[in-house]
Amino acid sequence: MSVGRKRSFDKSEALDKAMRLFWENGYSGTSVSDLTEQLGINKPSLYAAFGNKEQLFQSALERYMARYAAPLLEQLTTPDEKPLAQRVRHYMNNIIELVSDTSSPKGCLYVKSSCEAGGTGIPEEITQSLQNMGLASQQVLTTLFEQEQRQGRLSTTAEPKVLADYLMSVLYGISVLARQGRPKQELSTIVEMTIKTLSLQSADTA
Amino acid sequence: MSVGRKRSFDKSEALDKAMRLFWENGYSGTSVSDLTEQLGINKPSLYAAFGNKEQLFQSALERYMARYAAPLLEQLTTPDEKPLAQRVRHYMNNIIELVSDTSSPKGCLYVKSSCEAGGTGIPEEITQSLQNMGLASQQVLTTLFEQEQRQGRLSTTAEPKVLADYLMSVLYGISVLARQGRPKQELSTIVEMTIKTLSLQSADTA
DNA sequence: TTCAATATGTACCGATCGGTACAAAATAAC
DNA sequence: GTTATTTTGTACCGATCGGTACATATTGAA
Repeated sequence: MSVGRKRSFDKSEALDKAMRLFWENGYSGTSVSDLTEQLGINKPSLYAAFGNKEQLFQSALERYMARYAAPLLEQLTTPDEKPLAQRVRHYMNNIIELVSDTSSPKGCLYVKSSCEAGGTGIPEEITQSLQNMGLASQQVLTTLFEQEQRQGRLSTTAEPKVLADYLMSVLYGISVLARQGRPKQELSTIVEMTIKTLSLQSADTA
Repeated sequence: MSVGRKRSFDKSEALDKAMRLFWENGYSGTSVSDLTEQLGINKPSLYAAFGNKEQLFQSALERYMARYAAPLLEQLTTPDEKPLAQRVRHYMNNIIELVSDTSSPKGCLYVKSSCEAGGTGIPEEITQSLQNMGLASQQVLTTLFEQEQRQGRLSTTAEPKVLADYLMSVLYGISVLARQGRPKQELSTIVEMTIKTLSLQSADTA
């Protein structure tokens, strides 16, 4: 099949390292030289494998979402007999583990990139991707709350979209706090406060 | 008093413009050329007036906090007969106005900078300043809730520091959402959800 | 009016930016 | 083994980065 010299590095591992660099230093804060140095490859290899800096960032961002964000969302939305509040609590604590994991950069690459986006620092196309990712997450959460509501596990007066926005807001805030170095334990207390709000909306306590 | 040629530009106005540039494009995303161009001055004038890029950012950040963040916090902590929940609602809506004001960049410069900080993109000294600002705000909010608790306006079982962290988390999240372009109206619904949580902790509803 | 002090404009510094030309090295098909 | 194809390493591109030297212009004080 493939003709020509074989690639001397693992493309997947290289993408992981690139993701971590962007995660740590941001798009503007990460230079192509930083990338080639950390990835252990030279520029032509990087450009041949990943296009250019912008496309590499896109790939890294997509990998981040697919590897970290998506599985947690999927677990949350998988049908489960446990009470909604308990499942949301578990979801939020999973995110806390993610954003304060000591073996990866603090915070959330998506939140960090969203804050960096909007100006001239980040290409327009990346900003669009970030926007779409946010809308997709919001949609998934909204649908989840709608389903719970149909199943009578959530007060009919609750507004699923509002609940979704509220949950995302708290989670975004938590990732900012994690980036600032707040310990997991402190972030967990925020989750408990949030769950209290959610319980207010549950059918069995109404 | 002052000897020598007079400065041909308004230093305060120039600092405002610099603040807006950093607010829009971040520290790494804003070049000295961007600054001199937008401020309408040349490099030697900028360096003479503000030191260097890092010091200019520090000044811009301090101005931002003094002009926008501090007055809102001060209003919140000023003794008031109104219920705590109502005052916090007002505070949060003020912040929503700030982060989604159409005449200034979307979001919060402090949150944006906090996310950008931590890696090599932002100088260590700035990261330290951001850390201190966050701790100061947390302290002010914690003290507020402690006082309200002493005055019997907040349940004795509430933990002021947790409430402060929770409030900051929601506000940080709101500023991220605002940066993403969410309209004010959607952000306001998040405030109402938050106020519900807070009411749970109030003495008069317990 | 002279003079010290400060600000301005131009022109430049070495370093780094993102990106590429090009030749040598390695591979699979023939 | 030849050849077409792909990757690698080096060396380089013009542009921009943050920052400054230096001469000129402007000011208040003497």
